[in-house]
Amino acid sequence: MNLFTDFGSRIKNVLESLDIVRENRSELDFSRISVESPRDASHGDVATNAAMVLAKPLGTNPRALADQIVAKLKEDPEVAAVSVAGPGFINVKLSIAYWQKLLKVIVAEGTEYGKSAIGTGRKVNVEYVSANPTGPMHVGHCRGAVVGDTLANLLEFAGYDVIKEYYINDAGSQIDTLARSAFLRYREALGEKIGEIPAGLYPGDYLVPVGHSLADEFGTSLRIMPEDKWMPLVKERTIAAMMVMIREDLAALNVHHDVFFSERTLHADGAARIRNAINDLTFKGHVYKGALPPPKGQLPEDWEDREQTLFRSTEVGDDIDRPLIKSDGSYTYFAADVAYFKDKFDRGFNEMIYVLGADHGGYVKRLEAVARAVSGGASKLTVLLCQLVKLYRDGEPVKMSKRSGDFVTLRDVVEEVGRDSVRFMMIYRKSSEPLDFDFAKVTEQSKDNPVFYVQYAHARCMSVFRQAGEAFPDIDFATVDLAGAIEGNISDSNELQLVAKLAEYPRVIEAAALSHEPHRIAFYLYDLASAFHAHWNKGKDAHELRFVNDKNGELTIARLGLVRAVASVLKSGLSITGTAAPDEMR
RNA sequence: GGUCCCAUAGCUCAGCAGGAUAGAGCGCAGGAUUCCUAAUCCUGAGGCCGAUGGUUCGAAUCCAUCUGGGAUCACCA
Repeated sequence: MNLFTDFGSRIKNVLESLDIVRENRSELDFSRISVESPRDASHGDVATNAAMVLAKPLGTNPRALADQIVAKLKEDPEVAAVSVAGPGFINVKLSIAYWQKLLKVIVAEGTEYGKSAIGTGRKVNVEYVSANPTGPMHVGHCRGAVVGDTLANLLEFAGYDVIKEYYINDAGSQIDTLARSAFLRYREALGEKIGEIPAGLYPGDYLVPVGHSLADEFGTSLRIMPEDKWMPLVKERTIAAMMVMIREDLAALNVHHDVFFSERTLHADGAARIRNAINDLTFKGHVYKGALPPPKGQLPEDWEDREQTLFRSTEVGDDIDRPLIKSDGSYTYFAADVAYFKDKFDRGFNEMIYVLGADHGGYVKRLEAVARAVSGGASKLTVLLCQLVKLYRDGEPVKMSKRSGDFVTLRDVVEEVGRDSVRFMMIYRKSSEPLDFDFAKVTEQSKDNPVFYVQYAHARCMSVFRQAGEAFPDIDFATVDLAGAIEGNISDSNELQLVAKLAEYPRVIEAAALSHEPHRIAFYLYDLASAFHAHWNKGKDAHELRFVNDKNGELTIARLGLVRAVASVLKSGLSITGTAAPDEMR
């Protein structure tokens, strides 16, 4: 049940019943009508701009039209009061009975409350993380992983059919480098002294166990093979080992993908699928042979004019045409991307979302160009760029260098800070905004740490249930009909304010899903937690507002219905963010 | 030089498909616990929403230009 869509349709019904609207119905655009909660609660519970939006096309003035709408709205038994304010806002005050009905629904729906149907029938592919399988995940991957995972959860909650996907970049030259690095560790495992790892190879210790398992499997046989013989064998094992490690890293963050898509499968059988994709583009007239103009501004030292096979992406919105086949005849990374997109398109997704780091900003236009050319506009591609995360320790920036192997791994961060804190902090900011992540602040279990604030609110809800159980040993609050007691008992304005906050949840879900902004969930949860803590504290002064009233079991049951509603929305939202809703925090 | 992101309180940031008197946390000043967990709450001070134009009943929000900060540019993956 969604308060705003409910009243949206009531208001539309009222409009349709007005003569002036019926006579001009075809010229009116109802989509610009908004139904929302007024910024200032004293204005009422629901406000609409309908009169202002429609007055002009109807050739009347907003106040006059508003008066007509108000007269009709007053007939609604669930409307307590209606007024016109300012330039023509219509403010509606809901009856207490309406709030009680809404609260009953929320209690009954539990963690199902807030689910939406806006995504019904839409298949969405969310691709995120997609780190190269050349080592453990480092902290830089964190944000994209959490944002992507949360967005996918959110879309699923909003009714979309969602696939979480990971694109394994296991085909490029960095994989050859990885295999050579592993081969060195293999020789080391056989007892050879390898000394310092040569520049250009991956120095990390995480390849040591791979060397050992290669030695266990192959003995000394690889050592006497030429590189082109051992390379595929070593590559295969090493990638597999890296992916095991990466999956463990992701699991530590509570991130789980449905599909791991290997780039190598595109290159298999003489790159059949890449050729197929290029043929498809060629057939549609997007491919030609030619040379690119040199880049504007500073000319690279080694610039050479070469003929390549190019994608005419400028015709579909890109700034420059993009190479598909290099001058030596091999395929570019981008060519594989085209084939990968085509694969997704053929799998029937209506929308593909790519969650990428800000350093891929330059890649966005060409991906969009691919989507237009391959799908002919039938499929939507959205790129969500996450700005960089700056790490701090006690206010000092943490320096990292991937080359020297001196970087903070994702696992380190999760172990030091905790999964929930990492996840929540990573979305507690718009993703288009850079993010400062300070270990000291995030570890602190109090101020500056919104996740504890929200989780504490949930734990406090559970605590109220425990307290109520002690006050009323005869009542089983886990099974009693909480919703049934609400009517007639929940009517205090402080309580109704809390219900109003709960009423926003479905709207927040829809807005966040449509705009691909998972951070809104985190901010909403913080707000809700704040409203709950505030109400809880009022019980200190005003004992009659306490949830547990040991002289009135029925009232207590009703108020526990409110607490249950708050708890289940908190739990629902926290589960979208992938964090726990603890029953107690001691 | 091109492209993308950003600019809101002293600091870090929200601002809900353009709406009414622009919000929160931190910090600062004060206060609340015999009482459901003080990991909490309440009160106060603090603003030319980077600048200039435009769109309209109405702009922090949309468009253009400018200024300032960040990212990126290549047959690399």
